[in-house]
Amino acid sequence: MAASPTASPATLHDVAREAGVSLATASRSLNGSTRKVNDEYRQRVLAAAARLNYSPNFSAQAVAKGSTSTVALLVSDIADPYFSSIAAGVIRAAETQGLIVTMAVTERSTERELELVRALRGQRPRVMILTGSRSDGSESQAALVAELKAFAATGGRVVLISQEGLPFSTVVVDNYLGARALANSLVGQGYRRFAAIGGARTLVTSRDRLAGFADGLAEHGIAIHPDHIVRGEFTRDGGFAAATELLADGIGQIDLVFAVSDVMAIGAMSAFREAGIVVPRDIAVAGFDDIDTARDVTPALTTVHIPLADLGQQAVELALSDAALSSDEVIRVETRVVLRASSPQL
Amino acid sequence: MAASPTASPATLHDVAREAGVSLATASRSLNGSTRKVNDEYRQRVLAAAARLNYSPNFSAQAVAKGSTSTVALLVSDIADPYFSSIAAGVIRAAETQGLIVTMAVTERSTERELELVRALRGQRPRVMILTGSRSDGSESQAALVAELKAFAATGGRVVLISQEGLPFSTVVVDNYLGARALANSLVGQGYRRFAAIGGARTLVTSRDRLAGFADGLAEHGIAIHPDHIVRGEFTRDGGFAAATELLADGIGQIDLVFAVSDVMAIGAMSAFREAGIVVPRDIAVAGFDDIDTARDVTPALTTVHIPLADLGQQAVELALSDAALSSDEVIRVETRVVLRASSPQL
DNA sequence: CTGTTAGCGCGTTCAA
DNA sequence: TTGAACGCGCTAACAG
Repeated sequence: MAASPTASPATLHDVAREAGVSLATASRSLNGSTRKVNDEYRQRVLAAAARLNYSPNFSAQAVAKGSTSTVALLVSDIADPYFSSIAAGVIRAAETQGLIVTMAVTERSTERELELVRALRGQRPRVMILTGSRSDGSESQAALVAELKAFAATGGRVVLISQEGLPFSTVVVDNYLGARALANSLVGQGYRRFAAIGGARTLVTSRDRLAGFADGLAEHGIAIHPDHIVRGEFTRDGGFAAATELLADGIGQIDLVFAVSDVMAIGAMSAFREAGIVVPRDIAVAGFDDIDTARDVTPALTTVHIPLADLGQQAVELALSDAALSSDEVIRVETRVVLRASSPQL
Repeated sequence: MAASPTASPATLHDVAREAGVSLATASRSLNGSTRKVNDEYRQRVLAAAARLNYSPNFSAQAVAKGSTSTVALLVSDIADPYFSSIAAGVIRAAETQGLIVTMAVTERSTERELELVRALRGQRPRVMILTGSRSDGSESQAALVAELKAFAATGGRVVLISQEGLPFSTVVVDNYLGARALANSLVGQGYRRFAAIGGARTLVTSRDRLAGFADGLAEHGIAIHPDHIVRGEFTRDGGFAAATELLADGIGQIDLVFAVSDVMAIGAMSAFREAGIVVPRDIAVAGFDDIDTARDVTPALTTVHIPLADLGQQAVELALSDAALSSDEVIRVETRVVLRASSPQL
């Protein structure tokens, strides 16, 4: 057991020599597409490889073959359950295809996202998957599209998870329709006076959900007073802060507050609790996404279900399918309203 | 805009030609360590690279240099907030070092973990980080150590996050002490009759926490009746099921139930809620880990704080430091009892 | 400071 | 079926 502190890994060349065969034969035995190698040689090579603890060098394979087996995934924040659930789906799907997943975090910055895409291109991933809401009006947007186009032009597959609008294949969540359905259900539950907690105005996801919700209410002749729409970061703390703001204005005339994401809704619920406001007795709450913890908070959170892990899985499959070549394939996933204890029948 | 469907990416060679310089000069301008190239040439190269939308091929760089810039991270389940928080720390630390993170999921299977380590070696990552509790008694354990040793012998750095015991550098959480401190605090709160929800017997983390908790109680002459220790999977559903089991036996004589992880504790709380048991009025609950949602459930969960993101960050730093060469460096992170509303003073 | 050249580890054609 | 030789994109000596 006296290996030198830093020997180099055994190479295919070493294995070939150890097995007494040629480099080509070794290569064919270890990876070679079809069985075109004498079984005796084959065994010899396998044995030699095991003896030397050989592990193929993916980088070398990639240069030689001109293609890799990696999927690059960009998320806003991996600690956010929304993204980690999607990531789980991506990883699961990738692994069944023998693909390795590399991950990077944009921290919700479009500039950072651009940088990362640029950097990740160096990996020559087979697939690049971008999650997180698009925010328009950003100058980086055009540059991002250009960068992704350049990647796609050289054989890379790009898939976005969020909303359509960019010229790439996309797994789309119908935020508008989901929010509208939610509004309808809540009115059905007897709610009439609403407030809303949104994200930044430029965030398309936030906007779509707010619009859908408003339109759903409008069908019943209900409107949200502009003063009752507060905004915050698209995070738990953002929801907490927004709810606090809402409280400062007084919530006496509000039945239910709709937060555009579960994470924000849960932050809001904590703010209410700390202020001594009891949900749903004093005010009801609803969110969007149906993250795992939505059912574990008390009261359980009414929300719009999105099959998050499926989103990730479908993104991988879409990317690998030839449909992705068309560069504008769209998969639309269904949402579903989930009524829970945070918005009981009135 | 009529790029052929699948052109190949521009190579350094293309850039050099476009700029009218040699390959070496192009290489030096684009990456070359220090400024050893005439600024005019340099600009020409940069311009050419931009024009051709050049992106360096990491794989080729890796082959040429004999080293990569990737960190491989293995987690049990990325959708679990415990792991996703650690992953966030790993990614953050890696990115500041210009390293790319590749991630794989073991699904809590030791066999799968072994397979993945074997596969990931092909990446020749600079660092391999394994998180998740060790479970002893598994046959794969020895094979895993062998595989990791082989990796380390060829210059790879290995860091584990969990408990010591394996011959690699480790970021250790003092589960035993944390649980003992928790037990003491809870007795201080007035609790006397306890139940516990644990994971599989072979899971070291679960065992350590249970042991620490029991010893902490023992200091006060308190013991947990064996019938009041139930086990389940180390997941939310595992906690839910275990709590259900507990309920079936009757919890009339129990003040507080300690779950060995927050995720299980939260599952248990949901089970209680669905059974009409009110926490903490009917029974108090405590967990371990202090995941983000621990403060957002109602009542907020008493737990033992672990700086999860720091764990990941420190793992990367430990791996990169020369201390990791010694192969048995240990960083011990502090835990801290956090008393919340789920275990009020009696 | 620049260009030439020899590898890096591997896949794959092409003869044998 | 096997092996020799070339090339993948790039870095790092080495000479100029």
